[in-house]
Amino acid sequence: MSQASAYHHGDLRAACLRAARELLEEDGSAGLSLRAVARRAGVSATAPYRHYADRDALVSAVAAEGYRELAEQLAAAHPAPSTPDDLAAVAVVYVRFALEHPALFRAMFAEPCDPTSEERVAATVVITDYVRGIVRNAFPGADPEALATTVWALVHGLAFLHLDGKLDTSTPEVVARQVRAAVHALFTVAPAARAPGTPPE
Amino acid sequence: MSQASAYHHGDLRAACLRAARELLEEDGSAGLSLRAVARRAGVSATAPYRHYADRDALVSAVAAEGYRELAEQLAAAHPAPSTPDDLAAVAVVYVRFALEHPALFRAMFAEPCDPTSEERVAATVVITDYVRGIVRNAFPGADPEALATTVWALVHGLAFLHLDGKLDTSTPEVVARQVRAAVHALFTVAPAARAPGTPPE
DNA sequence: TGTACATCAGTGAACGCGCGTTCACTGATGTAC
DNA sequence: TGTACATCAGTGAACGCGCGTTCACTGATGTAC
Repeated sequence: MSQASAYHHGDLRAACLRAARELLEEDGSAGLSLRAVARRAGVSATAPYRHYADRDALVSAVAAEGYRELAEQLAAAHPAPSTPDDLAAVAVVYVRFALEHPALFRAMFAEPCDPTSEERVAATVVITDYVRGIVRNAFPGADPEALATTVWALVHGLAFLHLDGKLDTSTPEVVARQVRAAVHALFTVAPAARAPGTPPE
Repeated sequence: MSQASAYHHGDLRAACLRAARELLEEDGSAGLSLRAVARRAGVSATAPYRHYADRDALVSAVAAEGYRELAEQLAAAHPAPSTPDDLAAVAVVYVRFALEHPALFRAMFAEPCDPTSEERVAATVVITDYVRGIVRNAFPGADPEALATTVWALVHGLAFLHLDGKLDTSTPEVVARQVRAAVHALFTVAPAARAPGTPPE
């Protein structure tokens, strides 16, 4: 910020990121345009090109920031969840994040966008590692890889179904209850085809 | 088709739907524009307005068609799945559908679009009923509502994580194996906090 | 069976829009001497 | 400490684009008599 002036912005790179976030928060269905970001940052339409190669680069940067925030919030919810209740609490945070930042969440996941962006990939890894860690901690016996996928998919699916209006989202409490119920159902499944207590094959 | 002529198309409504589907299949990241659909149908840019109120109406019609197709394919995979294997097979079909028709699948779910479209809602209900039916059939004891949500979310999450490149999609076999593993994991969960064989609370 | 006319389903020009990106430019800053 | 100059980070005009939608229109069809 030290070298800020009427002409030179000082830290336009960060300002673009901030502007982009604001736009995403304001218009949940936004398509995030570079020009809109520049406008919001109070700068000419072409200025961002000094800091981002193109539109995709900006979107990827925003998405990466989103991953980092999500990872933080999950970790804050519970450092090392081990019981079904713990896991349900983390799931609630995940889904709440999606509902509170719908456009960001879509940018992070649903955007059909360059998947090779280093920053994006690195940020995704943080999430997967976190989930794997939880699973390893909570289910020492299970195959952590497979179960981590299951858990992530379940929670991710809950997030999207809520986000896309396929499940009731009238209040945060309703959502939380639904998520908790779904996660708990994961632990109380007793299929007709398998007698309770049969050890996993 | 009987009244087809150089001027009158005959069944432009259906032709638009077909054109839209083709465009979605060709460009997985498409944003489905009305003009492109008209172009593809070989008709002026404004002709579709005789059959669809606006762009959203067309997108909703396409999405509804997608729901119907998905429901058909699921039912075809297994009319009344009851074992974990059955359920896994249905899940594989769901995820495969998403990967084979990515743009359509996004239009069906990820499009931040008018959720009040009657056609859309009606088509969604078909899916939820199907899942509920499966669950009721496969797990007579469980709360069908909660467990249906769990199952749908799990499968839906698997679909999106594959679609968005967060899981390995190199071959259909790899995907199928991953999906089967995840579904089976659902049935072999033995949390540290609950001794195996303890009846569900 | 023939004609007048309403209705239906198209056309094509035009509107205003916002977009991503390029280009030559210029004002501000920092550095070497 | 002062000056020349390279470099950096902006500007603003311009490009070509495709979009959704409106409008007045016209060609084809179907119906009433």
